[in-house]
Amino acid sequence: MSEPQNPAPPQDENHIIAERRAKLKALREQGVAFPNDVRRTHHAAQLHREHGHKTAEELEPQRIRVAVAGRMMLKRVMGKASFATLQDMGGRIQLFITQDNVGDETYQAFKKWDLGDILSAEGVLFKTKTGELSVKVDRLRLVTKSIRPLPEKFHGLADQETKYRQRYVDLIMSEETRQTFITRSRIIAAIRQFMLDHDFLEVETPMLHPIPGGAAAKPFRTHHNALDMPMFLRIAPELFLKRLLVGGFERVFEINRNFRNEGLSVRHNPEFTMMEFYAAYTDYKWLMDFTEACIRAAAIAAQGTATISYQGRTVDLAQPFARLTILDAIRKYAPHYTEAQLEDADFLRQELKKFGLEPLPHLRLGALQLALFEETTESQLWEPTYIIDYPVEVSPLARASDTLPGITERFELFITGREIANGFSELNDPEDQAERFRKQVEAKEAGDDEAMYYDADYIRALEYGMPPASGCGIGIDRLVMLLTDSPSIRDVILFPHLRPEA
RNA sequence: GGGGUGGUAGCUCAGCGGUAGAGCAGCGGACUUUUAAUCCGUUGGUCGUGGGUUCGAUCCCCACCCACCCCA
Repeated sequence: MSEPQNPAPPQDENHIIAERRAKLKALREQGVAFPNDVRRTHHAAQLHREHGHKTAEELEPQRIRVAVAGRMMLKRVMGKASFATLQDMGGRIQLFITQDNVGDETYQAFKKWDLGDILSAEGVLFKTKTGELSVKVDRLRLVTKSIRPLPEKFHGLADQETKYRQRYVDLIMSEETRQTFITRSRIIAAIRQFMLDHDFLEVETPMLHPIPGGAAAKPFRTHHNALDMPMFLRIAPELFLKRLLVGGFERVFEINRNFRNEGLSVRHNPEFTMMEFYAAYTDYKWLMDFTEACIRAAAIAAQGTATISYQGRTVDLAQPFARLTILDAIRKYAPHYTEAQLEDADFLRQELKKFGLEPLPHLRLGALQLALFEETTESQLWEPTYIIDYPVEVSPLARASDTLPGITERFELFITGREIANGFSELNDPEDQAERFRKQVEAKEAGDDEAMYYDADYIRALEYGMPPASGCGIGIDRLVMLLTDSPSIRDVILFPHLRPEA
């Protein structure tokens, strides 16, 4: 296997970059070209918050002295006086720069500085005659020379590919992009706080697994050199988190990355963020109430309300989420199927072929019904809906129902037609779990490459006794998509996976 | 994997068989309260890549690459 090569030096040099490199060279000759002694007193947003409401007459006698720093996004030179707009993490502030106030030398230098350069400025707050809070600058420095030109100052980046590949530029140019990732941070903070408030312990479990487990998915393979053994990037943390229940940590959660070796789409990135959590002495009915409360809290953190808008349609997260069995959901959203057809495995196989699927021969009625649900119904579940009563054969880690044969105490949550969460009462019977693993191994041998491996240590852990519990995984990226009104998972992942640049 | 759309100057976009255009950015100049500042002048392109058709291709055809959207 070949090591990745260092990329060749950029080949996209042009006259603008050459011009700027020459300016940088001149800076180097004058002294420290990249100084790090800049200290600021205020952020832009802070200035607007604290002083934006004041009138020119109120500001002037106060002589409020500030030091700001940021990237120059706009520049308007009018002879011996200029305006420039600095952008920092929280917003923008206008500078008023005159030759009289900063001196001839600095002023002449400033006229050569470029959009995208990072500046620091000190001066006194005032309001322009159009009422914009600004800094009357008397000290001005070029802090970091920018060699590459920014995109067109008004339209910014339009090409989605460039926005994803050069997210740093997208973040400079797009307030909307910045806001999406600020909201993402708020959502995750709110979820973490919600969990901590409910006595959950945050933990971190391995990313490198000797046996991939906890989900039906294809893993990424890697290799541990010192141990000379294959390893897998985790597809789910589930089996490790439940080992912690055995260990006596009765409420645990982890917010972290999972890796699945699958295609890319608007809702799939090969690495994605999942929160999984487990609570002893609870069941899947408690879990549904808890999960929706958590999502509601996240929505309020993101949008201030649980009645949100997604792609022009409202989504009501405030009301209790609907709960339907798989069959109820098909009956409701694909009512042309008869009861007899839905109970007929041969019919379902034929029907699935119409959707271009080739159901594996070992699948039984419940799994076929689930496949039909996925084809006909899932995408229609716009309002939050729990689908319940998943068949045992596709739920190898879930507790079987005490009353319904072949059914587990499991749900999946759908919102805007997308799977957002998956949870169940946990299977804590070590002998049942061992039998389920054996069936998975059989399925794998029958050609199901997403079937699970037998995890002997996990069985050993269960044999010490795991308290009855329920647990759930929430797809954080998809939840962030929902709560930031983003159409693609790539819009909520800072550096989404793309094919290598040509 | 299939279908659709797109790839032209650093950026945003026109052009669509006859030697490649605008705005912004850049460069030179004017301008001491601008707001995507304005005004005058000006540099800059293997028109995604490789073939083909044609007297001539950014434009038509084929293949490929990359992206976005839809479907599987």
